[in-house]
Amino acid sequence: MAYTVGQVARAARVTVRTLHHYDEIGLLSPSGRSPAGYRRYDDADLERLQVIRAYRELGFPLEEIAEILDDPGGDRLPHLRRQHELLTGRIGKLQEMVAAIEFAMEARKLDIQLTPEERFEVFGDFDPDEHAEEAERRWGGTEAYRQSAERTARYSKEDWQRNKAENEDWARRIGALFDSGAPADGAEAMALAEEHRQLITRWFYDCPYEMHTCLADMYVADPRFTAYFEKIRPGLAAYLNEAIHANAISRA
Amino acid sequence: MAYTVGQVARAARVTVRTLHHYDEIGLLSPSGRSPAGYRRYDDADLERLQVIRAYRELGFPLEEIAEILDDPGGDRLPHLRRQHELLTGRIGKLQEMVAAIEFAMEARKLDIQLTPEERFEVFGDFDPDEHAEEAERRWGGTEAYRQSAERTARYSKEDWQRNKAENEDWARRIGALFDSGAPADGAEAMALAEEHRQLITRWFYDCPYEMHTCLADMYVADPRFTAYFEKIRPGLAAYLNEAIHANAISRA
DNA sequence: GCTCCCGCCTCCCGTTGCGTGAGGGTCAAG
DNA sequence: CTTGACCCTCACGCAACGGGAGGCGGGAGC
Repeated sequence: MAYTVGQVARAARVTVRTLHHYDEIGLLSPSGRSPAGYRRYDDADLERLQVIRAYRELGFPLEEIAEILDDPGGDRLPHLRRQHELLTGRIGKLQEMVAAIEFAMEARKLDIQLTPEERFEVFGDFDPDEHAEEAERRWGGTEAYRQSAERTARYSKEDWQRNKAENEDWARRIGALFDSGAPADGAEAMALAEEHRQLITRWFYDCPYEMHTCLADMYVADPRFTAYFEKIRPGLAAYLNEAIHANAISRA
Repeated sequence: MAYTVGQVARAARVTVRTLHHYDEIGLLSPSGRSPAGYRRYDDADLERLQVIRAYRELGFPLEEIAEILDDPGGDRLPHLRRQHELLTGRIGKLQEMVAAIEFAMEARKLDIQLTPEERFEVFGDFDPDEHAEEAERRWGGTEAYRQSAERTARYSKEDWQRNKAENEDWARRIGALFDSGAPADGAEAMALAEEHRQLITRWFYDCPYEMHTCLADMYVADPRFTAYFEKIRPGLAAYLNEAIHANAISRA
């Protein structure tokens, strides 16, 4: 089974030039040549190329791939295993970026100003464990997000302004209630919690009670959200959290 | 709020050189300079950089990013939405690669020779819909795989040889049974099906009956696996499939 | 006021992983 | 025996920075 460059290139979905290049740098030299000097690749070459492409796809530099390939005693299994690990790692990272983007959109909803460092924390090297969990907790999926995106896509500038106005009105009223000393698990606070839930449902996505309590916990757990509510009234984040939980329990 | 290159570089986790480069090509020119010629970035610059980095992380060339950024009427939301889409797309693609690698390992287990095109179909542009489903069906998760990987990692060359020998012995016997004309839902065929299941459990991963039937379906649905069994005896793939199902039902 | 060191500036060359010809041989088909 | 699709070897080009040289700026400690 011998193949020409063109055949190999088509099969592996690379250009002929790429194969020439791999030959030049000695990463993948065909096992032989035809009398006329044509490169002839055999099955072993193909297998090697497959591994090379996989590592490349994962972003490895060619030199490093050469080391990996030429170093050990040749079995393919370790490569597959390693690639599997790298891939799942990558997927995890991308999922965190998704979570971060969803967070950014959520923040935009509340009109939070992100600090310079916060803007970029998405793309840095964070503690993987910590963030993996967080991404899970944050939404546990992306259904709500999709709905929100779909709906807000059609919003006009006026819609946004009305939304903001409603939001500010609600903020004013819960601020006043907070000042009045009314208990967080009282009827009035619960009514405002419910109103908050309906605001979200009307403007963004269906927000059942469990999701609402989940959001409430995020408001106290995540300093960025906390700051938003604390700016309205110091202590309001916890107050709202309690009101939302009380409201959710009473409706259950 | 004005920042120096160094501050911006640290926040965005890029090098100063990168910022210089973006300035050179006009992708991100700081909004001003200090009297001494120092670059001064403001918040709007930071925001722009954030979007740039996000697109870069997604593999866009700088020129294209410049077009995207300078083209429309400036809102950030469309970018977030677009990035979200791209990310989920990427994740899907990576998950397919994971599935393909798991397939390759499975194939190795059976000692299947992949054809040249098959080797590379992982990395091409396949029909997304078709494959997304397939990845779902294939394992519906990766738990079994992890177990398998963990176990096989410690196998020696002799282990592999013994495994192969057991497998060939089993293949010989089911081939003989097939020749004898014994029914696929008969006791003997079911016994061999059960033996197959235990072989997998012993060598690779726990294989309960539902998973076994799932594998059986894969053996007839996926031409690559089918070919493996058809090479033992034409018609054996379907025969084994039936035997496995019969065995699973009888044990339920 | 002076010094010291860090951070900033502007060239400018180097690297990776190919893309893209130019100029010319090869091979199977008609 | 020509035509078109493939193949070969140079050889230059390009994106996206990396990294260093050589030289100013600036604030903090003496």
